[in-house]
Amino acid sequence: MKYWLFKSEPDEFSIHDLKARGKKGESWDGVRNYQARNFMRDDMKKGDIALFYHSNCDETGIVGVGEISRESHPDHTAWDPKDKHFDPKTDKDNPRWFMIAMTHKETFPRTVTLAEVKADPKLSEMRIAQRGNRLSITPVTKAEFDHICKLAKKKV
DNA sequence: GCCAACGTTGGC
DNA sequence: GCCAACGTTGGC
Repeated sequence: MKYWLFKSEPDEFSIHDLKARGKKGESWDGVRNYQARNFMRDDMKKGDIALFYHSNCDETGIVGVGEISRESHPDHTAWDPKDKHFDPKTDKDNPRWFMIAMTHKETFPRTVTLAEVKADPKLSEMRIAQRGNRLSITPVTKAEFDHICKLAKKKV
């Protein structure tokens, strides 16, 4: 089992929205970055764990945990001319973009902020702690995952 | 709202 | 294949 971190802008889709989806979960469509796609298509398995990160908001940081509930399959929004993420260069015989689905597992009692992640030697290797990183899906180690869960439950 | 960093595009 | 220009991300 692997661990991942997914960024999402809470104005678009938050951990609370994920929880509201219940067992149906949410399709992670619209990813149009090759590195992020490769992680989903090649490395992600059902049952993998996802840290949920809120970006572009008042309190940026890790807010909870999800689980990969469906392995990668073609992202149909790439073929929909009306969709925001339409890609005219991909065709149905040779899908270019893929998505997974995730379900909600847990909302942390508090946010583990980006500032904390950057300041913690155990977490400072994480991609999100590095300057200029824009990748929306990144791998996380078990040690990092465990440490973040511990921090999330610690009173500050 | 600003702007640094990054990925992608396209001219050559 | 190089690289400048452009668009986007995302912290601050």
